[in-house]
Amino acid sequence: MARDSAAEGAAQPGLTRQMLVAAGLRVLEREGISGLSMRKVAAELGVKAASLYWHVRNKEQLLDLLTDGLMADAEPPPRQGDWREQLREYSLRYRRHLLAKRDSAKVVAGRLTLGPNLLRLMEEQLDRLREAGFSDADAALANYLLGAFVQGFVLQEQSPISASETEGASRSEVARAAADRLRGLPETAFPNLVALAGDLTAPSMDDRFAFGLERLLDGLAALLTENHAHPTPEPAPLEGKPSPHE
Amino acid sequence: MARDSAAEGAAQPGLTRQMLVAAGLRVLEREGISGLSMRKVAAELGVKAASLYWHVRNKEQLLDLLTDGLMADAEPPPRQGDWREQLREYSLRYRRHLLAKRDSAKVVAGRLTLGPNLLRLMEEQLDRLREAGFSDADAALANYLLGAFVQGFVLQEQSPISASETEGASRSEVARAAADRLRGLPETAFPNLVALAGDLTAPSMDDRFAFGLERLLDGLAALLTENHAHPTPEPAPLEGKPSPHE
DNA sequence: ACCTGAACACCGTTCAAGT
DNA sequence: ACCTGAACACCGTTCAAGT
Repeated sequence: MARDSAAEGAAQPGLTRQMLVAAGLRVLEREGISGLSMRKVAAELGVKAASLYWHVRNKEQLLDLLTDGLMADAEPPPRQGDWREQLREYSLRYRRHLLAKRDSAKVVAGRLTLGPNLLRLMEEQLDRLREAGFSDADAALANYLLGAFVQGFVLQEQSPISASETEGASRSEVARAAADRLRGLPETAFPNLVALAGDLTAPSMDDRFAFGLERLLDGLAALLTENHAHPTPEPAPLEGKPSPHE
Repeated sequence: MARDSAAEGAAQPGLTRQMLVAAGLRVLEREGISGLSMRKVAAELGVKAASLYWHVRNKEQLLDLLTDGLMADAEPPPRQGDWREQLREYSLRYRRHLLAKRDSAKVVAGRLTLGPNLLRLMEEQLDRLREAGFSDADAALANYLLGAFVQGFVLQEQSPISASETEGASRSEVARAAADRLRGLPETAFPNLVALAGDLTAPSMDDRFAFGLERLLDGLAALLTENHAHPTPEPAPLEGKPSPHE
């Protein structure tokens, strides 16, 4: 159940959540996500694995804490420039931030934690979005969208192209091999893959990210201009109605 | 090393890769990704874990095979409608397809396999994109972007909101709790989070997906119209130059 | 050529017991 | 209040040995 406030004047615990998080981040950086075990985190603290369970319910909860810890030194959107530049810069920096921390996306992905560090970033981003003229609802949706985009993208980026053939092989070697593979496909069945073999494999991850980001920003910009112009078939936020898949 | 062609007239192997994949998919559906172990897959086939290693190098390779197996019955983009409708419909269906298979996104995410089933889908999607008038380079980038978007999104969607508080609690209860949490923040430090507490927590995943998808499609549409109008600061695909982070 | 037994080096988690 | 020893029920992978 893990106390939050050490109410009584208890002897200082020797271990704190903050120490678990710091140790967890060190293990993650050193050994990657596959090496991030409760036992190793405990060892990092000079303690036995069972001890961690006094401070944390289970490994999932530790991962939640690590998720917010990974955001600790992420920079919020800048203040100079128009909203496009602000959001572009923020997204690029956020991506670099995640890329710099080993396997960070694997920890963060699919984990919506709302820890203090994430809240700080959200607050700033929402500020820029509203300043830009987005409605409250659009600002909220855009905030989610941008976060999901960057996290999802880095997740792909931090994983080996195809785990089964990760043995050696540089970035460009893998791309060359993929291109050859596509070019060698039966042309009658896969005319487009054969024709675009080069285009599909040439772009760097930087290129792909930049492309996606500019498309997203263009899409958001369209919200500001056409406002109520042509009717995009966007589903109204159906009230209580249960969603189809549940 | 796992043979591909059973060259000699060897006695039929009893086990085949296809059987591994089918068994793996059954285990995944029944027990989720945390229950997907080599031992359980083996048991599903009435065999011992060590036997699998004759047919497959390791678990990673089996996951690669499962990734393509998950695409087996995914539907390609439809032919009716304009390109926007085609891509919208395809993305919506692809999302539903992944959502319908337990933990599929956790298997698929960060795994670019280029198996036969994925190739089939790519071929069709590239066809629609080129038909719509996108350049080869843009079609290739858009193809990657849409795939990454849907996969990344479903990954968030298939994970519990916050793993540490997954005990019971329905969709709407979690949303309510999050809203209350945001509303309760210190207003001077987090004015936007407090003001948008409702907007941030109200949208369903359907809403969020639709929003992101329409923004992406708008962004792609802009590529077709303005073509060379105003200069978006898109980095030229720098030739051999090493990327900053490596 | 294909499968198994047995082992190695790990896991997350629980819980009685210590201090 | 906090930490440990010891155990339980698992993992992925290897490899000599069987057929």
